[in-house]
Amino acid sequence: MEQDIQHYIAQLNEAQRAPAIHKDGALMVIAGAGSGKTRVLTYRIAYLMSQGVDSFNILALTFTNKAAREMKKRIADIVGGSEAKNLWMGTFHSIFAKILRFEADKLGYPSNFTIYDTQDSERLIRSIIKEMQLDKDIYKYKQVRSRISSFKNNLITVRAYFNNSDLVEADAMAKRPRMGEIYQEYVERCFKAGAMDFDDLLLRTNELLNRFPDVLAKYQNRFRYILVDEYQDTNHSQYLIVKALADRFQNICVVGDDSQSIYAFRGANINNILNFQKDYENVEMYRLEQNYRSTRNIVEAANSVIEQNKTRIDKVVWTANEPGGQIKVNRSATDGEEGRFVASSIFETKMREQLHNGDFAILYRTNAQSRAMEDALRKRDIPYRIYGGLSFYQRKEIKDVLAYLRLIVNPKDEESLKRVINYPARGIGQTTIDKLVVAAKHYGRSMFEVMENISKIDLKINSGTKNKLENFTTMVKSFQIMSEGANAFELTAHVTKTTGLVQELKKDGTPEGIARIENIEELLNGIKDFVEGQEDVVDATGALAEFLEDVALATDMDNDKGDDDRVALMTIHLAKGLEFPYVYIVGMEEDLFPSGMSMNTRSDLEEERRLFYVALTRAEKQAYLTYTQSRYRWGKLVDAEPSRFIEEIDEKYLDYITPVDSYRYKPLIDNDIFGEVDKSKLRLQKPKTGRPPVVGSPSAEQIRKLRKIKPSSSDSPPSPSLFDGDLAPGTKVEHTRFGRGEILKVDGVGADRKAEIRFQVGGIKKLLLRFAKLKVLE
DNA sequence: GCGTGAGCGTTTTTT
DNA sequence: ACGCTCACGC
Repeated sequence: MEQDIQHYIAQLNEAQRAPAIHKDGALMVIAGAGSGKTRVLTYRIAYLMSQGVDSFNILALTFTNKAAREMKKRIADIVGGSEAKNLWMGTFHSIFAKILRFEADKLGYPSNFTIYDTQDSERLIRSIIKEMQLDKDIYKYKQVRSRISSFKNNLITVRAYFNNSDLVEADAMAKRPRMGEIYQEYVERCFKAGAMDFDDLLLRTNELLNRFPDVLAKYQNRFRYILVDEYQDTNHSQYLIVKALADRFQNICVVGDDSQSIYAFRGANINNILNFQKDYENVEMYRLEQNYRSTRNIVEAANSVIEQNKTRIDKVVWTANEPGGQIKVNRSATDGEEGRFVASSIFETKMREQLHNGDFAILYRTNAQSRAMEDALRKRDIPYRIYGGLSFYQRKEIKDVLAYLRLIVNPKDEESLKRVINYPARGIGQTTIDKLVVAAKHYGRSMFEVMENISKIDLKINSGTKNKLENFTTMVKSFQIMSEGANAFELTAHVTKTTGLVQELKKDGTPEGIARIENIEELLNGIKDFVEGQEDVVDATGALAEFLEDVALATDMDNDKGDDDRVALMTIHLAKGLEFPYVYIVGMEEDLFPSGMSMNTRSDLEEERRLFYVALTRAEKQAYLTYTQSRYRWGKLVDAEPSRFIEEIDEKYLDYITPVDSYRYKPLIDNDIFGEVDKSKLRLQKPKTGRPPVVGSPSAEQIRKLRKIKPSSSDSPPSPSLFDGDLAPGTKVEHTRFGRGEILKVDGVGADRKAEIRFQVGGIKKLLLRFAKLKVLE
């Protein structure tokens, strides 16, 4: 092995080699974009092992599980599979979730605790706000959740919160004097439900290490060598965990790039990397400044951008690569046209250069921007994959199944219980649930425990409902009994059948319903794979618990099999650490990128700039920047201005190209159903008397289809005959679009001239009509 | 007390 | 489009 490792180490350049073979002590590697930091980390771990360090004693914290998996595989190739097996490698969240499960009893948690995702937390907070009878417009649940999250990430416990008059006052000033109470109630409810949210996985680890010196000593001894990737994006809570664990041996290696710190909004503290030298003794600093990834043009353009930030560690990223082409800048009239430009450009480049779809990536600031890109790619028959957005495991039907499984593993899980107690509908309404919640609080027990004893306590629930509750409790208990014998796959299949979940979806019969059934089938396959992949055969509860943990902590990247050839669409945040030959950065507009929310303080803007730096440096060969003159935002067409970031790039690196599609007008409706439509083509139909008005739509066939879905009370079919006058003077036509849908609102003179039509790409999905008939004439 | 349908807000980034 | 809330009818 010694021989082998020397062979690998020889592949590194001098700057990379030094940190890779630095054995003991604290070291920090400031690694510029594309400078090969993953190789350094990989070879460093392999090197440590070759020097006799037991893999059991190495802890490597990565940014995604996928990165951990790939690195582990690479190390296994170098040092041999069995050696690498004991390596602790993964995200902060997944590594410490495992440790917390093992030590849970010390903190009063069950080892099968549930992990609440953001949505679970939001639901719980929403119900707490409701229970406390607070004004939901003042106590916005999303804001409350993010505030609680930031408390936790900064190790501000409930007690610490109440002791900190600055925080209490700040909330009082913001007209939210009861924030502390909400926080307290939230923490208690999570605890009673045997649940941890994402932030708890870090906060409770800190609690564990602080309160139990023996536990701390155990893990300090175990993790003699600690490596942290993407250190610039660690938050205070993570920082303290690392510091505690590394305290004894001080064999800590952090790798990062302050220029790529882009997670301040979730508590990442750039000072962790800026102050590293003060935190440990005799820190050895290494810089990786040679970029192997990108052309000289891209590297230098990116440098010219990042240089405008004041808060940064000085470094000069350079490359020996060829200059390459200039960055192409394209202007489009609308987001629809922007999509078409990108799709054609990808298509042409792919043909001309004989490339694969996987050589291209489209990066954007916000998930909502993916839609226009998708539409254009689909029309060009270019296969693509969207990363992030709503992931598979966040789909409603999947979360419903998972909620049943979570309840089997941990019946105290309140959010799961509330989710499925009446889905599919079984006559247990909100009022009953409220009573159960109150009772649970009163007895200091979980909701499920209250339900188990429903016959013994008087909750003023009528006997019919009591019966329904008992039936539900019995059903869940039968699942639990089954879980002790059966395997997880059989159990899940049984659950989806017995609960009537699948039947419920079959009943509705729409294409969406069928797609949902298919998703559930895919989930079943996933569980089957998981069970078969498990080496030690355990009971279903154990297997399920592990599966649920994987699911809760999986990132969208982790599910990428990477086996098919598709254009990648993702936010810039998700693109961190990735690289593509051709990169399109779309939506380069003021208020979008930089985001309007991030233009208040200089540090906000600097973070946006780092984000742009990350985006640019993803490109190996060619980068494109595109912007529009107007774009649909919040459903409305609004004017847009080019982003300041374009101007910040030295002009010599830019090539302003003519838009492929020149535009002639600003379309009122930028969709593909009717082509261009403008107000003058909209005509009102004369209202008929005595009958509820209906829509005269583009075709009678579509109306018929509609009526099949939802028959109207009138049995005479809608008349397709139309009134031949223009819209009445003063009529307002308002067009909005959301997701894949279109909404056209016509607001005429008086109450009988109002109409709302909803369109969906590919046809009319739903027509809502108030007081008039309306037709769109070709 | 529960189920249903119209009405409303929604979009910054994520483990 | 989607999910949540409120009002109404059984």
